[in-house]
Amino acid sequence: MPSSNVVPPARFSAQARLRALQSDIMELILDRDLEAGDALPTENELCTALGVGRNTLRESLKVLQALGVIEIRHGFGMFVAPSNFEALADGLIFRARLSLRHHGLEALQLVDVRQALEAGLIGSSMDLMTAGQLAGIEESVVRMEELGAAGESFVDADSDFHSRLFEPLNNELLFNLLGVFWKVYRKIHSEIGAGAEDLAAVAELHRNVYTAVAAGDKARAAQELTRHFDGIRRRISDVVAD
Amino acid sequence: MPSSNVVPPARFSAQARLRALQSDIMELILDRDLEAGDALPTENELCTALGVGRNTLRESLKVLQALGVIEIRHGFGMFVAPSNFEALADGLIFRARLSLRHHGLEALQLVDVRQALEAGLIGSSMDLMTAGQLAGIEESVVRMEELGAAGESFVDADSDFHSRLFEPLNNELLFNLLGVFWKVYRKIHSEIGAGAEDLAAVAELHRNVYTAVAAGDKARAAQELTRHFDGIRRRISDVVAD
DNA sequence: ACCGTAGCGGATGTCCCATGTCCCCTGAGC
DNA sequence: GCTCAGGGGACATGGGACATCCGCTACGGT
Repeated sequence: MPSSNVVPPARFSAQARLRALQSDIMELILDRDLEAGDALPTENELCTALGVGRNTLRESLKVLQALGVIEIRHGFGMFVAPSNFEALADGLIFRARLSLRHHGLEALQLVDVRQALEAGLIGSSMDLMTAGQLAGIEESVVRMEELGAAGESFVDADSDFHSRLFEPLNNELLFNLLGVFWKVYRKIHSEIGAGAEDLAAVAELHRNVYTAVAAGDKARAAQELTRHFDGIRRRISDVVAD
Repeated sequence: MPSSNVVPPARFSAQARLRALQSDIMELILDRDLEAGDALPTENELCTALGVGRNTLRESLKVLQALGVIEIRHGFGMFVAPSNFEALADGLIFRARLSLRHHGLEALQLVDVRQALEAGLIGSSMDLMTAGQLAGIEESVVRMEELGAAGESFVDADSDFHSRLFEPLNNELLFNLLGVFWKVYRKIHSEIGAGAEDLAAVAELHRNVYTAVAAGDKARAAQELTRHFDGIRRRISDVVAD
């Protein structure tokens, strides 16, 4: 064990040291050829292996957990984690809420990015879409229309609709990213109060998207999606204006 | 210390408690109307305010730092941070490298997402672009061509080119995201060894994008960008095939 | 009077130790 | 053969001690 003698390799900024420690841990995972699901060494082993104290190590470990790199199971051990963007969502939610209290900039930028992603990818997704997946999308639309007619909110159906739209791409990273945006949107949506929105109109916007997709008209699908986001953007602007 | 009786609010999973603590801290920031740059209470104050030990608190604090929510300055204090996606980049780099060792799936998905973002937003960016910004883009292309002709790698110029392409949108979130993707790409690019790439061909692809942008032809700009990404995708596939 | 610097106070960084809590695994009992 | 209580290992939490760093201030030289 390379006990770093007396001096921890020169004092860089503490921040740099922490980042270096995280990198070391990740490097160690890569070196040992661990795959998702494999167990990491115990905390104590890592302490001695990396030459740092347990608390210092744990701080890095928690960061890696938040980043979705590792999974920590109390009382059992630590493992290489499957993709997980939960914490990223929390960070973005925080930023969006913070911005809503001031100028609402970040919240609007978030919508821009989500719009670019959805409008930009709908074409490729349509290329790969099966009849079954198309039917699933319509089902979501129907559910939104039914709930809307009953005066009930349909956040879940809305969420389903958007996931199904991009299911054919089979791109987990994209799913995670869109999931994050959705989560953020849902949170700020509940924060800004959604009372004033017209459920039937929202359902109709989604119906329009579905129609374009079913017809195989990529340009119109992208355009309808864009319009859908214009509505969201307007609502955020209204709230910030207060 | 207001020891909350004997038992902390029922024992949920430790994970949930940590997340709750993070939320509490963020809630506290929002409640006190702190803006980016404002100072947070000291660690000890937070310990008593939230009723947890310093170690536990610090673990949450480090996570928030990694998420770019707060900035910690050794010996001075903690502050609400401006947007910062550094750590996210590290997490993604790790995932991409991990995937390259197996099937390369995540790396390819990353390229897909980046492609959707760039191709999807180029149109809007062109709407807002000024003559000066357009000139800046051409300058990047020229630099790439010069360096390429001299046989030198031009990662920086390439990076400049892409940032300038979307500068008109003035969307910090997008910048951060693209910055993350770029950083990941750069890392895996250096990992997979870039020796075999044809510098002149890459420069030409960028020149084509510029020409389309300068001509105001949105469809062709998006198409040229897509082709540019096809090249990247192919190179990753080649590496994984080994 | 001005300016540079050494020292001070406070805050974070690192570490150790003790104890609580949880989980998987094993083996005894049915 | 199956079930469940117990053991052991591993993580969670909290407290304390000491090191390190930063910005500010007050001292002393010019």
